[in-house]
Amino acid sequence: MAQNPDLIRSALEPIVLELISGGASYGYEISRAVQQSSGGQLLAQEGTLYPALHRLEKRGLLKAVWKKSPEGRDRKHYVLTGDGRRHLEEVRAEWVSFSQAVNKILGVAHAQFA
Amino acid sequence: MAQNPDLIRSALEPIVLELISGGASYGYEISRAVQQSSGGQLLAQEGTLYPALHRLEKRGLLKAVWKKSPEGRDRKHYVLTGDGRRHLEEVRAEWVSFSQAVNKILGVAHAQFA
DNA sequence: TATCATGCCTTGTGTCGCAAGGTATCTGTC
DNA sequence: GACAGATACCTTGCGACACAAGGCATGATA
Repeated sequence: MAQNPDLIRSALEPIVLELISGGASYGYEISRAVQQSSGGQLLAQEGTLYPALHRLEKRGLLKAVWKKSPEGRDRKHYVLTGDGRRHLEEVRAEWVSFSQAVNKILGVAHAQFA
Repeated sequence: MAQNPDLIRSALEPIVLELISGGASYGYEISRAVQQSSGGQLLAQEGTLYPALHRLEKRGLLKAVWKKSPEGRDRKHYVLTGDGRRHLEEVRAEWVSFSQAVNKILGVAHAQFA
């Protein structure tokens, strides 16, 4: 798990927006989706994830709706707004160019399509 | 330039160690090396870089020596200690695996050697 | 009945990037 | 001689945020 707090910090926003855009919709599910989609390498702590969702909602990038699960539990479902969708593309591009720049300095492989 | 503070935060340590390991040795030079080696994409502000160097020195990963430049100005030259060299390999590996995990989630190209 | 998984949340602490400021020297140029 | 610009180091104050650690409530399972 991403024990170093500085790492997740740089990518949490695009990750969360991407996962919501891809179908994950409520906090608890998103937290597990982060782990699954990263092959168990990334962990979004609850104390990190929930405030992040609230920030994104406050900025108008997410919209939340309360629904009941089939078992009757309350869930807070999130969807991307139009701004959220646009913002996802921005931060994704930002992250890609950033990580390529870092890889260049570190002498790491170039990113290429397989 | 890396206007988003959360980005540089995740990679400053490996970057600085790598540049010093690669020959850059004093603060002012390192700050320019960050820009040059990243093709102008990354910027390490002085208020970011100098405290970072002090932290690394305090942790025993860097050792500093004052020297005079050919023009007579004082420069604080840094070199990696043994611990610093080992730590560089650790954080480099950490960053590579992290960035690959993020790219996986974002559906970005796999990292491959060109 | 108790425990676990689900599902939401908050507060306190510490770290750290950045803006903005400071000091000093050397090399020009006017 | 004066002044600007590059070089070279540094610090303080502010704000943002990850994480640990806690809390609360419900449904399923044993």
